[in-house]
Amino acid sequence: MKNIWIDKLKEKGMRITAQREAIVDILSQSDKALEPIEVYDLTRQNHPTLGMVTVYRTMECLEELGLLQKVHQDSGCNKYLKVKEGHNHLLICRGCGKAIYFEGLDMEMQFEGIAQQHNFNLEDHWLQLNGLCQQCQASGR
Amino acid sequence: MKNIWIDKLKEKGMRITAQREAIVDILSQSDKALEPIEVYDLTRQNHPTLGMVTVYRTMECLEELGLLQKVHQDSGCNKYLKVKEGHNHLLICRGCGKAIYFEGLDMEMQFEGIAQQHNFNLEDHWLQLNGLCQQCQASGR
DNA sequence: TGTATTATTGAAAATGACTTTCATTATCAA
DNA sequence: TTGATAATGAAAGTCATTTTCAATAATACA
Ligand SMILES: [Mn+2]
Ligand SMILES: [Mn+2]
Ligand SMILES: [Zn+2]
Ligand SMILES: [Zn+2]
Repeated sequence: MKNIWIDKLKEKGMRITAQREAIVDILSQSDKALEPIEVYDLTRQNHPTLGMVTVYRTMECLEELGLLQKVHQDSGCNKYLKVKEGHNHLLICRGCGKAIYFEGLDMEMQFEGIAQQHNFNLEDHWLQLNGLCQQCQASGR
Repeated sequence: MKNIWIDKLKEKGMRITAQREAIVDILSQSDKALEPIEVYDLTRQNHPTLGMVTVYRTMECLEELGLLQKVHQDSGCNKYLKVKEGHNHLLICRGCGKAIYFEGLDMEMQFEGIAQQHNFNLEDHWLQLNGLCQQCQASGR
């Protein structure tokens, strides 16, 4: 996973720095949606001199490369999660941000019908299930 | 519509001021998701002395009263739309923010199944169709 | 109706997330 | 190894939103 990300950065002509590697380590392995400040804190455990600016810049790059996507929750809209191949929908924990992609619901045709009824040109859709994961239930939120 | 909102404010013991009435006028009549600055500009056409702070405070109240809800889009997550009675899903224009609530898709059971597979306690879900309304298509975005 | 109480208002200052600037440093192709 | 230049991070800047606070206005009630 990490190597794929690093390769994509190289393909785009970007240099591989220790900072970028450390940030990629965190984000490519996390199954939780993370805010920049969380990435900063986690990365600094192994790389204490890292600057917040570099986190912002690197995450922006990763999003542009299609490796990260923004995730919206009531608790905030500045969380980022690794992208999964193909079209997927999201099940996400409001407690800890743990995210699970799922597929298999076949509603795309119905969505198109609704859009047409209202003369909309449908571009995409967003389906997200919000709840509490097992651990967060156990820890009583 | 406006009167219902005003009554709800009164019920909560809030005073009815000219500013609040003007803001309620705009928001209760709009079928577009609006940002605070847009509400400010629209309201100031009839109430030029209004302050931005009052817009923020009033919109926060209206959200807490369940009259307004936040709408998330790529273009920003600070837009607010009047709530529609019952459970609804949203079709929204990325150009102008025009929003249409729809219902009739019956997927709640499937959602519950997916959550259970992953030991999640499902709390709610967001389904939003994103596209361009007829006018925005015509004006070529 | 007048008056007291107190919620509301808006200017101004504060906050905080994010961006920009820029001198220094590190990567990597040659 | 070296030179071109991309990347870094401290510091300053932006901008949306929040907080503070003195003045004002809405409501309850005498
Ligand atoms: Mn889908
Ligand atoms: Mn639903
Ligand atoms: Zn959780
Ligand atoms: Zn539109």
